[in-house]
Amino acid sequence: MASNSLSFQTLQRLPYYLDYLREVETENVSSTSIAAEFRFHEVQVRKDLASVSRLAGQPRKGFATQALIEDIEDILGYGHIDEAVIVGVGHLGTALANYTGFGKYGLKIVAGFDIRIEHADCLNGLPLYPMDRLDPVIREGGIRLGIITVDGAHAQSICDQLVEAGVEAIWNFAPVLLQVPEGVIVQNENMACALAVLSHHLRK
Amino acid sequence: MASNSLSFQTLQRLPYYLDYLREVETENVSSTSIAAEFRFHEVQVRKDLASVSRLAGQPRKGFATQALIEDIEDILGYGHIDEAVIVGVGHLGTALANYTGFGKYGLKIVAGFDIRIEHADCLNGLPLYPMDRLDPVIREGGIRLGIITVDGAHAQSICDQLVEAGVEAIWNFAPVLLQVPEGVIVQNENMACALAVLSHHLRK
DNA sequence: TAGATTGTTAATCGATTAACAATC
DNA sequence: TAGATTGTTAATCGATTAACAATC
Repeated sequence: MASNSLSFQTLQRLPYYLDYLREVETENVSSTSIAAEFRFHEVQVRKDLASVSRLAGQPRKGFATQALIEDIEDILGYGHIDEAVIVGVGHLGTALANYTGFGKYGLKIVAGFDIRIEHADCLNGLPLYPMDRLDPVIREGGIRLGIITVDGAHAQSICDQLVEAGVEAIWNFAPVLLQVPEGVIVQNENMACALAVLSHHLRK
Repeated sequence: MASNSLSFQTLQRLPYYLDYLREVETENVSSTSIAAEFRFHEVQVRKDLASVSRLAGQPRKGFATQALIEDIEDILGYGHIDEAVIVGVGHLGTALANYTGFGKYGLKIVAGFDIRIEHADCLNGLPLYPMDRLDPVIREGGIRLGIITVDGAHAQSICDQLVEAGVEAIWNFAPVLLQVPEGVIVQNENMACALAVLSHHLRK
């Protein structure tokens, strides 16, 4: 019934549901079967689906698979391309820039920046620019998503420049917590945080 | 006062606290100042510190900086090296294997595996092996942490092999939810989940 | 002493789970 | 009809925040 606000948690489960729905060959699919697949609680799945599906589920039948796929794709913005810039073209930045799989998530990296770049260049088809081109490239392209793969010491300054140029969402791989103004969202991908959980488990 | 069970959330904030504490030059540090630095709620910081610090904080002074650093390093297992293997040496796997920064988190990647490797080889000092060496290398080395960077279709099977060989913690970069037995922990690093949150924000 | 800071107990909040009625 | 499945309302749970007493 497609409410207008989705919980953070629900959003992160949607890509898993989508993968499963695409594999399923049947016309309908039940929340029960999805829950069984992922070992989720079936009410949790039902609530998730209720909040994204435009069509209500039908007793005894479940949800129309194809309609559900389209509803989730819509919410996740697949099919509609979001253009992004990446700042910091070291090991990780290069790996991300070279990764060809983002297309299916509706993400296209259109430019890379790095303090070590002095003249416009190209890396496997990705245009690379020196830092002073950051603002005009973002403004002129109407880019709304920035990926930060510089080291921690420079991340906040890069973040400020991205926001100043008009970026509204930041995917941050630097190990710092960025301060951003209201309306800008940051998704942190901090290896140290992930490792904290794993290491602590091993230490017990 | 160092309780024995830390919340998942608290654990993930510890690396940030640690960075800040290492920068601070004063003998003592207050939860108030840490909260201000990260714009956290000060009671949250105080509770986090209470659950990791062996020494109680002192009114008007705060916590002993050095003691707190050591307590957090202990809990995160820095200083004690965890050896890990990485399975899947494509773009991402190579980037992780080449990343030199894990040492400071107490992580050392000691071997790489890939179905495309037919004979023992070496990549920037990292020994690479064919898949049939996975079990003996893990068993003989007593390796407890496995990193999965293969594609989604193979991840569960690799996961099963890692667990069978004795791995107790898995860092999963494949876009699937792995099923593991009790006692084994999985930390998911799913690009699609992260992007779900960012894309949805842009779509509003 | 006054005031900064700690630690604790209770209230709030968001997400998950339980219980159950509605429907095809 | 019986039973699988949906959707909703209430209870639980974990984490955060508020309120406040204790201490140097």
